[in-house]
Formats: sequence, structure tokens, C-alpha cells
Amino acid sequence: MNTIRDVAKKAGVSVATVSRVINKKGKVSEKTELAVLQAIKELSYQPNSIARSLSSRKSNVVALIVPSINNAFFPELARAVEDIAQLNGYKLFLCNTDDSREKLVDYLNSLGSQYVDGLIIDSHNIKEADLTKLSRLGIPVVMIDRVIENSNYTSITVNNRAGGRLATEHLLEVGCKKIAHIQGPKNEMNSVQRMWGYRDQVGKLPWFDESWIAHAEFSVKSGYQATKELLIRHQDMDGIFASNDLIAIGALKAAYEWGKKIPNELAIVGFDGIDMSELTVPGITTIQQPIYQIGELAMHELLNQIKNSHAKPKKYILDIELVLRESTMRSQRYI
Amino acid sequence: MNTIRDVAKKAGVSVATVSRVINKKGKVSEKTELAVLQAIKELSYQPNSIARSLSSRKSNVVALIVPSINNAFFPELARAVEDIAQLNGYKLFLCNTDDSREKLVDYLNSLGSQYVDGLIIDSHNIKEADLTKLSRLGIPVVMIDRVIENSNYTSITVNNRAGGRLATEHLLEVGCKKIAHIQGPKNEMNSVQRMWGYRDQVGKLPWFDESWIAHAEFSVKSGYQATKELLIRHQDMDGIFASNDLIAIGALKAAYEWGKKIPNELAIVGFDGIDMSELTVPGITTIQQPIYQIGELAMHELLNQIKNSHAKPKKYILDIELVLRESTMRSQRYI
DNA sequence: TTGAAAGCGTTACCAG
DNA sequence: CTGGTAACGCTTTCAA
Repeated sequence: MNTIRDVAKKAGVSVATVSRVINKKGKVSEKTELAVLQAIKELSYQPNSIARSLSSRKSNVVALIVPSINNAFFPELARAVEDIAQLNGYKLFLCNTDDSREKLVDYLNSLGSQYVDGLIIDSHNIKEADLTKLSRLGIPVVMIDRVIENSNYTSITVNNRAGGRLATEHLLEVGCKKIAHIQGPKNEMNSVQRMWGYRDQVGKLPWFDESWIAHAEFSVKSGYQATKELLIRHQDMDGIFASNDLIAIGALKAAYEWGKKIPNELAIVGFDGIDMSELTVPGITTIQQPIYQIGELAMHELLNQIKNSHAKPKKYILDIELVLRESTMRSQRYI
Repeated sequence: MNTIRDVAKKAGVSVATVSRVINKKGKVSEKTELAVLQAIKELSYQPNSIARSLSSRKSNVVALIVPSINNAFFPELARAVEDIAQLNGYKLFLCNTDDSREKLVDYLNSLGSQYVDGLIIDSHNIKEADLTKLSRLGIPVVMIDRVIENSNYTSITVNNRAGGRLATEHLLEVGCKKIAHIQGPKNEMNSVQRMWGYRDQVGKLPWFDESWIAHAEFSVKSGYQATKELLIRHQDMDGIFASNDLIAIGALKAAYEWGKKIPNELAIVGFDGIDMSELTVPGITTIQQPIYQIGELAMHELLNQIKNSHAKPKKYILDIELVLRESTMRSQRYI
């Protein structure tokens, strides 16, 4: 591999000049610039990014930390972040923590010792102290989706509780009388908020008690199991608000096996609006998050902080909306 | 941030000694080792990986290049690679090329200038010349899933043609008379091979002609559209072999909207065996690839090459198998 | 406009 | 066993 020295020699200039040409910094006469460019081409020289990082303390790499890569929500998000990163000349380091605090810390440490230029973090395992540490290292951070409340960092999320209310309200409107909820992980703010949204709507109704709330992971399989439990427990259940779309997909399957007709005997609403929610049979009514927009905004905010280290932290709470599909489209008489 | 020098000073030794302790290389007396360890702890010192890479020309990072992150096959694969990487003290750099040659080249270049210790590549855009270049840089490579034939590098794949045959044969066995195929991208070896497997079974039958082969991307939406076309074109179609599971999921939706009963009026077989194939309604019969095993093996082979640069390249062709689910489980009288 | 040289934080060789 | 020091390949002052 050729180094900057080889280029300098070939072009008959100093390494400093070559560096200037490469980085378009400082004054270089047109003539020498051409000579350098020529030498670079002839040697098919590629600057060594490691050396560059070491000396400049920046890497043009940002990292996105997600809790899972098997949940379609995150790939869709990653896509957005990657698009914007690439447009701005940044590479993306995609880190999958598997919802484990240990893996998260591992990544944080190793990213901290690598001059990543910024971090977008989606994890409920993150702690204030982690952020402080990153901040001391001078690494800007944007938190998305699962954010620490009241912390002084830029964050982007949606109003999960309002979403939960909206979902449940919709089920009531299409005529459901007994609505269950399948809650996501209990230790995650998002699913807790969605659950509260559900409670806001049905918590006071005479039939409601805790047995109408089942628990699941954010996965199809887990949603399937939780639905089976609910079906056994409540023969008269005619609506389910699932904490996310994956759970809703599992609910679809369980209901089908049980012989419940959707939506007339059982209506289902999901949350997130991943691509798949539109493509199941039947399509799933869901609370749509602006997934792409979240990723886009996150990356823009991060770039902003990278360029201007004194940028003020901002809190974004983006709007969600109900997307109507077959899983709740009951025939006229029900409405 | 503290450096190795700070540690050396605090422990009252030279940086060389600290380095020895950190890397467990060379002889260090127990006493000094303890002192160094102590200093490291007190300063909560973290070696700078960039500096380390620059000086040692290795990074303990391997990269996995995938064509897409929205197709569940790849996250499932990535999971396996990551597991093994982590067990061996390697970090994983996940690169998404979006099936674009340009992005691939981009990644290859930037990885080439970063001392990644190895590469697992899943891309039909890769060329022999790219591999030669990497090899000159001393970066070991393992190709998976979409491999260059006759090239002298380690590769792992499955027998796609045999899979195509198996799928189609199964449809014939459950009584299908007119079987269509939805082929994946024409420029990809995998989908072409699967298509040939289909042809091996039905190519000679009297009813067959090219109109029984539709074309699609490897996505649910695209599979949905292709199925709609087929339904219009062939009223008497009673079986579909889809080039992958995503396409099959789309076919399910299209058939449902069209009013075709699955499996009795239309039986469907997919390919890959992603988790989702089990969880749709109905479950999808599919040709199961050993996804986890592919990723596991790829990472092991890579580690092998990293450790022993003269390891001989190996060609693996792993077995696939038919997994029977509801989408082809016709009632007895049909069989 | 250009070049020399001092870092950046490690590793690893060579002496002692 | 331990320390001094020259790399690793680049960026960035400081002088000229």
C-alpha cells in the first residue's frame, strides 16, 4: 500500500503539501495541486483512515445503536440514518445490543476509544452516567425511540401514551365491548406508556381488571402466545390493542387458529407501522410512527452537533397517526 | 482521556512495560504487573484502539457486507456472525449495500484503508478483481450466499437448484396441476438457480411455457404484485413456487384478496425459512436454508484464515430441506 | 505557497 | 525482566 510519502516523492513535493491537497485546506498553487493529483492517481493512493483518525481525532464514522435487528422497526430506522449519513460523507457503524446492558456498555467503551464522531442511541439500558462519559469524551449523542426523560441531551420520540389512547379509542369506536391489551416489556418506557394510553380509555369501564392486560416480548412468537392466553382467559374478548406490530402479527395467527374471525369477532390494532403491517392477511390497523423521519431527523441533529459542539439539546416529540386497515374494518352494522 | 503514558508514570514504569501487561506479551514480574494493573484501574484507562490499529495493523474488527437489511434473511444471518465474532473478541461492522455496486465499492475501499481483520461478503455485485485487491491488502475474505463461482476463495452456499426442484416436486406431490414460479432478480445467481430447479420439474410438461414464470424483487410488495399478474394471466394456476419467503408472503396476500383458498385452490412454497415464514396465516411451506449455520461457519472460517493466512480456501455447499406447513397441507383427497 | 518537524497513542525491537 | 525509542501514516503548527 502506498503512503502519503510515496505520493509526495512522486510529485516532488512535501507530505504537508499532499495533505493540503487531499483535504483541500490551505493554499496550494494550481500547478502543484495538479502534480499531486496526478501522483495520487498513478499510485492509486488511498489515505489510511486509521492514521487520519489518530492524528485528526475524527473518523467520519457515526454509530447507531439499536436493541435488536430482528424487529423490522430498527432496520427501517437504520435505513433512514444511513441514507442521511451517506449524503453527508459519513459511514455508519451499526451496533446491535440485543437489549443487553452488557453489550451496550461494551459498544460504548469500544466506540469511545475509536474517535467515532457521533452516536445515535436507541436503548432502554442507557444511563445518565453513560451519557456523561461520552460527553466528556466530546462525542455528541442523539437519543431516539427509547429516551431518558429529563436528561439534557437531544432526543426524539413519539407520544406513546397518546398513541395507546388513539388505538383503544378506535377499537371502541368500531364497536368492541371487551378490549384486551398485550403489553410489551414491562421495563420499557414505550410499552408502559402505551399501556397507560389503553388504561386511559378502558381503565374505568365496569368490566376492566388487570386480567385484560397480557404481557409479551416485542416479537411475533411472543405475541402469539400472549394472545392464546387471552383467548383462553376471556371468551368474550372482541378487541386487542397490541403494543407493537410484531405482537399484532402473532395475535393474527393465534386468532386464526382459534377460529375467531377478524375483524368481526376480534379486532386488532398494532403500533409502529412497520412495512409488514400492511402486508399481512388481513392488513393490520396500526398507530404509525414516522419511522423514516425519526432516523432522518436524528442524523441531521447529530450532524448539527458535530459541526457545532455548542448546539442546544432539543426534545422532539413527533406525531403518530392511526392507519386504518382490515384488522378493524368491521361491516357497517358494527359501527 | 488518559494515555498509556499516564499509566506508565503512575505505575512508575515505562510505556513498554504497560504495553506488555495490556497485551500479555513478554515477561513482566508479578509485582510490576500488579502495579500497572492498579494504575490502569485508578485512571480507568482504556487503550485507544485507533492508535493500536495503526501500530499493529490489526483492529479486531471484521465486517459483514449484506445487500439489504430489510430482508429478514440477513438480520438472521448477521445475528449468527455477530455471536461468533463476539465469542472470539471481535467487533462486527455491519455494512448494508442496498444491492448497489457503488455502495459496495465504497465500503470495500474504506474497509481496505482501516485494517479490518477480515470480511464476510454477501453480494452479487462483487467481482474477482475486488477480491484480488483485498487479498493484496492481506484481508481474508469469506463469501456467502451469493458467491462467485470458480473463484479461489472460501465460500458458503446452498444448492439452490436442488431446492427449486424440491419445492416444485412437493407441489406436484400434493396434487398441483399448473404450477407457476415467481423468480427473484434475474441477475442473481441464486434466483436463477432456483428457477432452473423449477424448470427441471415442470419444463417438459405439456402445459408449461414462459408465461408461467413471473418476475419480482425479493420483497413482499413485489411478490404481491407478481402474484396478481399471475392470477390474471392463469385462471387455472393451483400452485406457486416463490423464489423466497418474502415473495411467498406477498403471494399469500394477493391470493387472499383474489379469493383463492390456500392451500386447496392455490398451494404456495417459499424459500429461505426465515422466522416469519412460520408465523404467517397460513404458515408457509418453505425450503429451509441453515441460516444460522451459514453465519456461524462463515465466521469460523474467517477466524481460521485470520489466524493462518495460508489456510486453503474451501467451498461449502450446505443442505437445504423442505419444511412442511399449512400453505401446502391439502386435505387428504388431494394427495 | 511550501517544507520541516512535532505530535496523535500504541507496539515492538534492541539494549541493558 | 525492563526501558528507550523508532516506527505506524497522517495532520497541523511554525518558519521560511
